Amino acid sequence: MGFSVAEVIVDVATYHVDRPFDYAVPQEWREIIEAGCRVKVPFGPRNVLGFIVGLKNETEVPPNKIKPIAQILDIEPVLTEEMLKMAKWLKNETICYEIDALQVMLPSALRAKYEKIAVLQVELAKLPQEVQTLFGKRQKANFKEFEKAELLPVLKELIASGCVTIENIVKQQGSVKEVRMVEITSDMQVLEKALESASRAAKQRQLIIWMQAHLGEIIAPHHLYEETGATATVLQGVIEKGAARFVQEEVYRDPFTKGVTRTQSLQLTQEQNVALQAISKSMDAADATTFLLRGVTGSGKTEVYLQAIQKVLDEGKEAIMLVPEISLTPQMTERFRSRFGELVAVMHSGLSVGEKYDEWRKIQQGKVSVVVGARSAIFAPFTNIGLIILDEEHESTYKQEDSPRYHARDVAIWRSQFYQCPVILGSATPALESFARAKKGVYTLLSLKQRAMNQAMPTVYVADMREELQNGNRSMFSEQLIEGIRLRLERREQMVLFLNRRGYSSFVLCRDCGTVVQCPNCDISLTYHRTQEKLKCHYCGYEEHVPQICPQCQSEHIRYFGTGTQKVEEEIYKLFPEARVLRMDVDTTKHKGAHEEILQAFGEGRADILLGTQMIAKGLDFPNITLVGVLSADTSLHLPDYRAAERTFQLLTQVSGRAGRHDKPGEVVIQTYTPEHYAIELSKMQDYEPFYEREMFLRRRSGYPPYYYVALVQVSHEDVMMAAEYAGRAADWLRANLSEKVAIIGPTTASISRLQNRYRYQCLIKYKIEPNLIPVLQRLLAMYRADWIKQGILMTVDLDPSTI
DNA sequence: TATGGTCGGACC
DNA sequence: GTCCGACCATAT
Repeated sequence: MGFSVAEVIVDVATYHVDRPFDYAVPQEWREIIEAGCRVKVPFGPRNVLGFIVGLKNETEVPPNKIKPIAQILDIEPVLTEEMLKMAKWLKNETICYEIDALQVMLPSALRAKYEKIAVLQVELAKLPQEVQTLFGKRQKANFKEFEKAELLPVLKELIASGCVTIENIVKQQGSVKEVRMVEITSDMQVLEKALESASRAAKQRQLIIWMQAHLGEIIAPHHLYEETGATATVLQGVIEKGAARFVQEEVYRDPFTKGVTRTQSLQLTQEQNVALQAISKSMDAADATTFLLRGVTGSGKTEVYLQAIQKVLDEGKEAIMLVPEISLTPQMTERFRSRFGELVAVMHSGLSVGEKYDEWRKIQQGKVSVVVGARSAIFAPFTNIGLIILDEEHESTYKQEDSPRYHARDVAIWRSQFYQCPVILGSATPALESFARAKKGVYTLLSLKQRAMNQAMPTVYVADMREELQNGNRSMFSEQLIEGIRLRLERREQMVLFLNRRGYSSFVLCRDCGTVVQCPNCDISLTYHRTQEKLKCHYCGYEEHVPQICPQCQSEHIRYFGTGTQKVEEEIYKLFPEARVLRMDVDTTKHKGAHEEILQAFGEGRADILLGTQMIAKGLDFPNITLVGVLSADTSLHLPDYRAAERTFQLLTQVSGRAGRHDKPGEVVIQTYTPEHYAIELSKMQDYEPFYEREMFLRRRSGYPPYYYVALVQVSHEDVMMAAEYAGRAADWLRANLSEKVAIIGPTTASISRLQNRYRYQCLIKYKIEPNLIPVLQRLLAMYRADWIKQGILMTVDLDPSTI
């Protein structure tokens, strides 16, 4: 039996090749090849990576056109049948190429890497001197070396004259880490013989005698030396006598730096128990229910997750636990590791390519049953999933911002239907869409209204910064916050100061003419980085030195402004020289493990104040925090996005929840210039539902989700007129091709109107039921690819965008 | 008529 | 994405 033809999706992300291509399976592979294996195939003039998505024995392709697979890269498939199905669904759901959908499910180590190699065809001596030096004694040299040495024109000539050819190599990045181990023979007779022949070698005899007590064991060499006092030479001698041999053993790189102490399940509260029972029941009935677990901060959602997962494990199934960005919450992983020990794999952006690959293999090989990870962990290669959890389900990090533009929540629900298992969406402040679905009965609502230890919710004060200014307080701290800090320092309690970074990082401003130094490529002011005395663009990476005089009016009165975390830190030290501050932002968390270090230091009480940006809003749980300060609640409120109020409310509630989680009561100070805004007023009450009602009313009135769905079409071009022109064409075309019930807003300039030297326009599509939407958008994209792209237009379509 | 540059389609 | 070959323009 076996199959003679394979359907392969090739690693070329283009519209024209976004379909399977048929390849002949070489005779010797017909029995072993499977769908989901990676292969190397000739495609046009070169080799590319591909994925087998189907196998068959017949093909429409004429025999003279069909080519054989060049190499099979996996004996065992890396993609399951489920994943192949899921890729097709993703392709349609998010309008992406199938190859992108397939690749996103794999760790980057298994994606292809290509290398261009220049191969020498003639005698080296005939070539120019600089090329001779470059090749040295080798026959091959990397294309990049020529690039570096600025020899590309020379290389081109050499290729033309046939002196050098170019080869494209498909490289596999995935490397299994192996160590050399010593395997002791399990044959006693061999050892006896070795002992005899080593009659004159005392050290060897000693080692062999030890080995007789350890038949068949595999041991690390260094371990063996320690144990027996033998040296490498002695071991070598023994190995030559056949008593042992070296073997290569696969090891996993261990991303965990330290061990953990195991913990037991905690006693559940009445509410937690009700929630757990509902989830258990759904698991037993094998129905794919989506639960929305709404629990106030500190209500013990995590314990419900842990016990639900325990049940999954007891039944021999697997669980996926998603968190917004796990490297930011080492406390969360600790908790999972201490409950489930070695059964947990961790997946997040802080791991190296190799570490991610190892964690992935642990999952694939069934070595673990739980994965805790960020967005992409939703594709964990389990095959018997019993439960999927999204913690803080409202977080926008669950939506991928580039192709495939998927939302982890949607993938979770798709997989839950595949495995007939429940999904838990957990949050103190659910996304409006989720809560609305729960109210409609699409999701099942579970509520935790009490904090687990029965602590009171923190008291929230709103400080009106306009008033502060009128009263002559020109600092960035309100009287109330200063007083709060003073009190905590006195009592030796800890606090968290939260700075909403967006649009609030330092910039350089000329005090004479008001010029703010901007990025030459983007419509964004440059951010001041003190440590390097540089100005940087956070969007395109451009950087320059801080100017001494204003580029506009040559004035010398140019200085940095705004409230970066560094600035806040300085101010704190001015007011409280004795305070110990830990700063947590992009600058201080660059190196690996920095988050953990900072949080550990804070947890051990080595600082009074933890000062940081968004990243400290989540998951932080220390008993001694009794004050949380939000330095400016306004920044996220005034973004041009229909979710601005929702985001602000969620953020404020989330941050407030960090205070008083244990026996000491907590206090929160929110500083704002618009205290009357409903998102701020209602976050003071710490109650989700009034906010929900208010926001829903507004969404309904303005026709936004959850009442309408939205899709976003973005058009960009180097020339502002071209961008506007084609955005207009797109809008007109959509109006002509979509039904009249669909509202098309725009084109308008995008919120960042210029990025990386391209002007950006966008159209927003608002619709309720529009069965033709995807085909119409696909036709628009086809039109763009056929024609507009040549004009230098770039266009993207995002269904259900997370920001607009 | 030779050479160079751009454009569109095929790639199994 | 990359390459090849068709096509047209320009130099010789």
